[in-house]
Amino acid sequence: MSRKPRLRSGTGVTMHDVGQAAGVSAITVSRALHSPDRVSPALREKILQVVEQLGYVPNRSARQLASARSHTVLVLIPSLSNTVFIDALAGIESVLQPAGYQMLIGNTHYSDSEELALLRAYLQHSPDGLLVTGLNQLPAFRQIVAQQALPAVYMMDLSQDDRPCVGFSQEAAGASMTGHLLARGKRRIAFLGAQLDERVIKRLHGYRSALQQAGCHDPALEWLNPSPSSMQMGADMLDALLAAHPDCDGIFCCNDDLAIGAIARCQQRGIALPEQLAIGGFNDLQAAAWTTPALSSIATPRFEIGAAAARMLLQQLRGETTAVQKLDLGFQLQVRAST
Amino acid sequence: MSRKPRLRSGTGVTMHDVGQAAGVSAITVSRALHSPDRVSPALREKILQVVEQLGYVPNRSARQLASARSHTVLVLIPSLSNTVFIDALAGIESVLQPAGYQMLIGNTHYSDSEELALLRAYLQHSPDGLLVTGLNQLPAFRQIVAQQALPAVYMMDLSQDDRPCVGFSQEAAGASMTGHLLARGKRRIAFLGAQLDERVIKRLHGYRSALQQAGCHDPALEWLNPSPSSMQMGADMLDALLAAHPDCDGIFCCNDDLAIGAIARCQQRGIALPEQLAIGGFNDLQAAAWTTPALSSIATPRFEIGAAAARMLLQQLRGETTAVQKLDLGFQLQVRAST
DNA sequence: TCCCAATTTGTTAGCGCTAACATGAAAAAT
DNA sequence: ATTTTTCATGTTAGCGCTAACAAATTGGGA
Repeated sequence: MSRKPRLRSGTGVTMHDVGQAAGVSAITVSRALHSPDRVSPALREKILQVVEQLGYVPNRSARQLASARSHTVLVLIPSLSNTVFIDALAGIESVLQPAGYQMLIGNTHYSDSEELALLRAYLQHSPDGLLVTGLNQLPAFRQIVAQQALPAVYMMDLSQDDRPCVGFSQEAAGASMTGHLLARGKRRIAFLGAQLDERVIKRLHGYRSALQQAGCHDPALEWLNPSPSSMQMGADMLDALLAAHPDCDGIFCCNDDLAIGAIARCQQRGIALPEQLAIGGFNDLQAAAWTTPALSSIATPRFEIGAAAARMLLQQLRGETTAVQKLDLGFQLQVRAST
Repeated sequence: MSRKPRLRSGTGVTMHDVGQAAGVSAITVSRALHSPDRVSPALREKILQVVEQLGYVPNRSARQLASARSHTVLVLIPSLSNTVFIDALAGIESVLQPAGYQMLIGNTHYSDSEELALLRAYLQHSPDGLLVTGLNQLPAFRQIVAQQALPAVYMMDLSQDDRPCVGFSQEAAGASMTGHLLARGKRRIAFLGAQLDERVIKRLHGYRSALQQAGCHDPALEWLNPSPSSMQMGADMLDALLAAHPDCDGIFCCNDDLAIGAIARCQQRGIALPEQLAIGGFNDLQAAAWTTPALSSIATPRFEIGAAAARMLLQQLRGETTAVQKLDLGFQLQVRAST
């Protein structure tokens, strides 16, 4: 039988080789590496030495195939270009990496159907768990998650049903900024929204209820644009808004990008902030503190949301918890010169 | 032998099951999915139908284990919070995803040793290729790459040696912005640098050589801080610089974050831009166009660098190319009101 | 007509690892 | 001293897939 040798990736050193060199069987090497307390200390020491010496690199595919556990978590976020999700990603990484889990990142581009397609595609990696942004997945998505009994944690918002989640109330946050503008004596407060994902819509609802409660809600002041947000769009929307409603005295921008563009345009147009017009943003990006005047915003615990969601998922994976967990990490109103 | 059934991930449908249902062997299913032209059209059609019907999901681990190809690329970037690398990542994704490759993202936190550790750790996934930021890896890193014959493409800069790369000359870009400030009549031009990674140092070199050529280089105007850059740092460094050198009439900030902070502080202090002080940034982030005054910067093709590097790597993987390739995608000076 | 090549499908074995069961040795309990 | 329990290690088989080889089928061309 003179078969051609197969291609080998990595160093080509296998667990069996390590075992032979250490005078034990492969399974003992496996145990020394992954469940150290099931091997005597002396032997473990020796095995680790041989591992080092031979430059052994475990083969994750083989491990995964044999154990039916991938030590992999699928993370679905709507965008890579939005700092908000990158911050959450960093939080997730800070928890999963030390725990020996690999994260697979799927960029849904804010699309339900792409989200579903990504889930399907990444199922090939048989992820042990799932971290998703938002709660509004397609029915087919939910069905797959349920059918495969895939442990999942939902990020950035709070669920009304039995899904575990980590986030804060987008509506309450929207109401909070609106309430702040009201407290500053503003009464003709507009809402500038872009992208119109579920979070923006919820902030809009918070804005609405706060204004309705104060008796000064005017639907004509809600300006919504489904395109991705940008500073340019903020500037453009400001111009359009003021052209239609010169009496507008306050603006709640659904995110800081819009707000920064709007502030810059006010600066160019010589509009006095906050006297003539107060502007509030959302997310409290780094740049919010460095506009002229500095931008009031809602600070959101993105990193911590990611980290907490990852921790919650790991608990589920380890079977440490039975109860469905929901974690409200809140938000904070950052008042600066723009209001 | 009544063994307990093993845990199964995924749907539990295997290639064998699909084969049975379609009346063929497993290998034919494999071929129908991965090398369609080796199966007759009619049969392929039937197999794909059964795949759909049974909800078959291929098991990537098994594929990888059997074929010694992982269809996975390791991407190492210094930071997740810097838009520059996220943009490159998006470019990489846009190429790898359609090609059926999975990207594993490693965040080196700007650390050589972490970079090495990540490479070692991710070797467990036996990646088919490697995309790395910069050229200054540790010797041990290079040794592993060489020893494993791991195809690699280096991003963001141009190599002097035989390593394939996609980027632009950081030095030339640094010289370009400095030359622009000189052309504006500035002579006391400072350099504000943070993080001090290899790219910042090269921009500094470009700055130096441009000033030396013009005969107005003053080492006392080079302000370097190894901490991560931020807008706050830009503001602080501006204050310190002007306190020490009130005659300074131009500043080249190694990135836009510093520049935005510096501009905001000038605004606060009533310093006239660009007459009294001209400020230039680097990378041309979105926010650069929206400061007051708008920030001049060096626009860099980050997305395209990532995409081109990924394409180059795929060529290597397919063995389509023998020659080492180097791709200079250049940069562009964006002149705005701040200079 | 037969033969050879090209094409299509199947058989066998094994990738590297770990679950489950088995065994042997040491420690604890009787 | 004997039995029971615990602990440490080994044996066997198989996870799901694909490389290599083998066989069967088809289509020309001499």
